[in-house]
Amino acid sequence: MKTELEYLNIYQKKHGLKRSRQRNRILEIFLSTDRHVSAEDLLEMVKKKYPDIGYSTVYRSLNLFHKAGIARLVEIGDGVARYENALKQKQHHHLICENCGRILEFTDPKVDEMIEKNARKKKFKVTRRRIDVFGLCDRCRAQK
Amino acid sequence: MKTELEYLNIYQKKHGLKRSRQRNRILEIFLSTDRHVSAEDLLEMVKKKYPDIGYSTVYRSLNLFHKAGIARLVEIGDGVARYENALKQKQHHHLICENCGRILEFTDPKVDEMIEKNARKKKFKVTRRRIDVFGLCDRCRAQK
DNA sequence: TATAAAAATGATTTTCGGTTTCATATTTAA
DNA sequence: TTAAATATGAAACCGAAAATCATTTTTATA
Ligand SMILES: [Mn+2]
Ligand SMILES: [Mn+2]
Ligand SMILES: [Zn+2]
Ligand SMILES: [Zn+2]
Repeated sequence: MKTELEYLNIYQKKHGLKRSRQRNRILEIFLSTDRHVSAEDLLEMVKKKYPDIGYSTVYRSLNLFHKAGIARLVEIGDGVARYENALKQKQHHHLICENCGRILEFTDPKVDEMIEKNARKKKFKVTRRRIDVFGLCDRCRAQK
Repeated sequence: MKTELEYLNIYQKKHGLKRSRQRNRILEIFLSTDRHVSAEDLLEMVKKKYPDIGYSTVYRSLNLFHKAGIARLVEIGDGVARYENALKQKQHHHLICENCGRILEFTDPKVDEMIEKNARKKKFKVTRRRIDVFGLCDRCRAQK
């Protein structure tokens, strides 16, 4: 099983991109969290260890990680692009608490399968699925 | 079965809002299409018949229709808020062609039910679901 | 190792929706 | 008819994404 860095190097070579110290450091920090991070979030984490890295580079690196298949885009509908490690966890879906913002996750191959079936009926070739469920998490339900 | 205008009037009365000529005209145009329209889209349609109505009013009216339950928000992930008639069609899900932007629709109570089940397992109270399936529509598949 | 072309960086600017503001017009209850 | 409240339309504002640009770094090759 290839590491994320290997994935990145392969992608870079394939597309005639050069390596960079900053990019590797940003990857290091990205891999150190299990959260769903925005460019802004990640910048803040990166700055703690590497204060000289700028926003643009973090922003561009995240996009690159995404294209390279290392980062998965998670949109929870607030207009902010967030990313999660795509290799550590396989594709799953999100339960988003509208009160506290907490994100729970679930996987259910049956759900995916049935969506696939509906798409097939319409002769639609699926490349990507997104299921977001909004509501109240257990904690927030308790305190209300 | 109540009409959309009746819904609107009830909502307005309940919230101490006044009626307005522009709002009714915007509703008229909104009801005349089966598309998923953004404020910009709807403005363009409105302007053809009522050139003096401005963007702000269309924008605010759509938000109001949404709050009144007449318009359903459809976000396909490009950062543009679109709306569809919520009364004519019940809640359904979208197949979004990444090539031509066409939107196909499907309903499947089983899918919803299973999502509900997954949420229940996590003690999560669902208020809203969004299922978006991205890929290639039949037309675009044919011509490739 | 030295060189030069190409890519990467970081600060800054631009873009692009959504949202708010504000002076004026319209609606509506009394 | 009046006055209070809401609605309107133009314009300003906002925040995140994306692009720009002068400078630095990488890397292939001589
Ligand atoms: Mn996740
Ligand atoms: Mn629809
Ligand atoms: Zn919560
Ligand atoms: Zn298509």
